[in-house]
Amino acid sequence: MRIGVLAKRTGTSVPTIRYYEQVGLLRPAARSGGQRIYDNQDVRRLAFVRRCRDFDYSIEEVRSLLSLMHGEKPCTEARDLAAGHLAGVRRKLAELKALETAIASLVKECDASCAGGPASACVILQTA
Amino acid sequence: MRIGVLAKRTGTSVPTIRYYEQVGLLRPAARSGGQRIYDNQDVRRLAFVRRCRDFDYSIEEVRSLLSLMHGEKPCTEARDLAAGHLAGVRRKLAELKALETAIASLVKECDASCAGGPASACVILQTA
DNA sequence: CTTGAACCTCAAGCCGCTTGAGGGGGTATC
DNA sequence: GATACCCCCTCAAGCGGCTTGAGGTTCAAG
Repeated sequence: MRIGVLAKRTGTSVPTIRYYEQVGLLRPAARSGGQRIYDNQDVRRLAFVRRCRDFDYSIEEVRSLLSLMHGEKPCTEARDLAAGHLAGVRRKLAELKALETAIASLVKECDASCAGGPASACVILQTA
Repeated sequence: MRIGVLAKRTGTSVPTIRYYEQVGLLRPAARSGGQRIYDNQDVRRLAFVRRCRDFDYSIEEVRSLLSLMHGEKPCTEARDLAAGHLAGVRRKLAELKALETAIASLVKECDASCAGGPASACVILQTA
């Protein structure tokens, strides 16, 4: 398949795919008349990269995960990497929950007092 | 107080404070002999900005929230802004929970099978 | 054989900072 | 009042992770 198809299948923009190749997250694609050609393995690899990026892993970290997945490094390293991320994810999770609560109250308060006046309810964020 | 003190009190770097002034999130500070001088109101304003940024509001959105707080726009606008963010936050929350589960299993699996072999357990992330 | 979409490369731009160079202000000590 | 020291100043460039744009090529359909 060509790059546009890969883009659609993975929900990635075409320039982003080229960028990923450039920074080494995707292997240099096979070419046909200058155009990049991809297969299902590429779809899976890119999907993995996408998920990692959605989860805010940096490019560098994704590279590291990829090499771990391909068994190029000892298992303990994978464990450490994962454990580190787990801690980070839990921290972020806690923050997000607090944020959700705060915003939900804000919305409610706005709903209650939206007489068109100024939005003093926003003050809620100050104590979130 | 001078900029270094403000920085410490709000957990912000000094250059970031100057940057916020530059992009209009903080009003141009009073000066004494060329040096910026801040008061408690500035501390509160900056703390608010910091919290918004921690929650991934863009500079533009923070500007908007600040003007809402100062009553320069109708309340409904605050509500819409907040409601939009609430949706986003909930989406991210769901994803993060899934990720937490996935990584936790990964760590466990590594602990169980860490004989120094390759980290095939990372495959877990592929189906997170 | 032409049209038009999809592709190519390369360069520059964007956001939200951080880092660095080169210099001024304030105060405590000699 | 000279020295030392730290904090402050401005301006410019750099960075991560893309997106956007200019200008040209390839391919499939009519």
